[in-house]
Amino acid sequence: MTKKKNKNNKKKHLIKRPKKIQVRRENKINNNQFQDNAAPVIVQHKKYLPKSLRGMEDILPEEGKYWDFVLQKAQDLAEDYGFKKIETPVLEERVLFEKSTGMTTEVVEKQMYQFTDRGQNQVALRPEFTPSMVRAYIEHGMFSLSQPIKLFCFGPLFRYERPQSGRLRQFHQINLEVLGSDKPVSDAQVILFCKTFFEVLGIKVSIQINSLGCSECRKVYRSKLINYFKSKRNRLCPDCQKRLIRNPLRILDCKQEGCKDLITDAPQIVDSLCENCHSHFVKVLECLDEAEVAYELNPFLVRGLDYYTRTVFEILPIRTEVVAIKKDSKLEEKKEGENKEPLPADKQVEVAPVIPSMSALGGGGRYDNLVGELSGRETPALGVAFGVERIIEELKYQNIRISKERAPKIFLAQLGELAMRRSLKLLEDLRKEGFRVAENLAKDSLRAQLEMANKIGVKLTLILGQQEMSDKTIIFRDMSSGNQETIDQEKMIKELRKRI
RNA sequence: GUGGCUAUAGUGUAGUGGUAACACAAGACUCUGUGGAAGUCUUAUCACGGGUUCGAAUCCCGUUAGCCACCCCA
Repeated sequence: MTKKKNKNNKKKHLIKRPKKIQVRRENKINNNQFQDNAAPVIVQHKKYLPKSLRGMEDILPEEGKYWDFVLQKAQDLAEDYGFKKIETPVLEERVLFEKSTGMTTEVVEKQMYQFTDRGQNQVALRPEFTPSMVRAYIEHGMFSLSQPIKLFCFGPLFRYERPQSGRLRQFHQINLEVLGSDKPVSDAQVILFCKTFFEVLGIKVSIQINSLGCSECRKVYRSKLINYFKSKRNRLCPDCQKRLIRNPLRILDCKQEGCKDLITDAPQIVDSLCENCHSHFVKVLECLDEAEVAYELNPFLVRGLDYYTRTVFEILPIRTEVVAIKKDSKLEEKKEGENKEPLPADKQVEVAPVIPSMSALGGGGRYDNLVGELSGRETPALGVAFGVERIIEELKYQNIRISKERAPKIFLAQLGELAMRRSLKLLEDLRKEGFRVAENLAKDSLRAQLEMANKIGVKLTLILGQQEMSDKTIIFRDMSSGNQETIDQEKMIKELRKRI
């Protein structure tokens, strides 16, 4: 196990446990004792230790800069591309997802957080964005606005899965939808957005594309596929044997070696596309070529949600990995994927991702029937979603530098009751003048405050003490030279402008 | 949902049967108006529960959590 992993592991145990106690399970036992026994059992009070739920993480200040970075880039870019921001509730009617995401999908069947609320309504925490977007589109009559409607949103989603890296129970996506256009150019524009987005972030990615066709071509392809696999059924893994009946397209996604061999020679959906779908797909690709978007055709790309039609795509990170260097056992370990620490540049060799649809950073596609099925009004549409946690993980993995936050260059140190109180107002004045000033008003000792100023790395420390309060002056201390000057408070702003 | 590995101060680690060590971080003090130096102290009954043993961080079982693979997906 790598250092990195251990680190994560331990972060979960940040909580310092008080002596001789703990764990909620014990609380439960105690409760039961009270219920079951007539005579009250006197138990030592077990202290409750707060803990986040499994698969749900806090975004600590240290992480915050990555989030700001990713979200800001996404929002700026989405606005450039003409997407309007929308926010919808986290909670929706359960049927919405059953009818859109699909009853038979794993997401709805097994992973949805669902419950009956106090008003006896069947509700669910959204496991994905598209249904909510479509619901909002229908509910607010957006079809009567000028089409297409381009929506952008960001927020938490919930799926009850077993957590793993890049897989949380509460996770976040950035989501874009284009509703009301069947034009291939819309597909191309969304994919172009993906390309640009990752370019702006600095992440190297591969864009994989396929077409699933409309329901008609899919029917044809489905039977072709079933025919092909039927005779080879015994060579399929048990999961795929089940898929053969329920959802044969998903076999194409299988990673079992035996199945993979069979998949290579399986019929490809491109060959089964009807004329319309085929020409649509070709036009999408032509648009992409025109826009100089590099993509890879992946005939075996199938997406997990029921509503997809025609164009589907996924964004996979291109990671740099070591090509085996036998003598070095450490490197060999890394090759086995045990260690994901980045390696020195001279030892890296670029390798395209071997397994598609693993750890996709984003994915999406067209869903031409969904709006119609929910509203009765045929409305072609498409969308894309990006996993924010995965993007951040990739930023770290690819060692991408995040532009620094606006670090304060000034520290205000105060000494004594009077100065401390005055500082509150002084900081406010400085802020209004556009200066970001660090402080620690809670500390009394000047030494401690200077120590902190030093640690933060400010250029200048302002010192306000009893003496200065009565003289209406303030001390400017240059942190690198240690030189000090006493300045009239009235001239302070002017002097600061000169020096910062 | 299935399988495997792991769990020691805030962080990173040492400690493989004889009651916890080191580094860094943080806080306090030496020093109640001057930082980048030094020193001292503080911060862990070794995830939780049980078992084996004279004795458990160490061995065994269970639980929980994390990681990895499957599954699923962003």
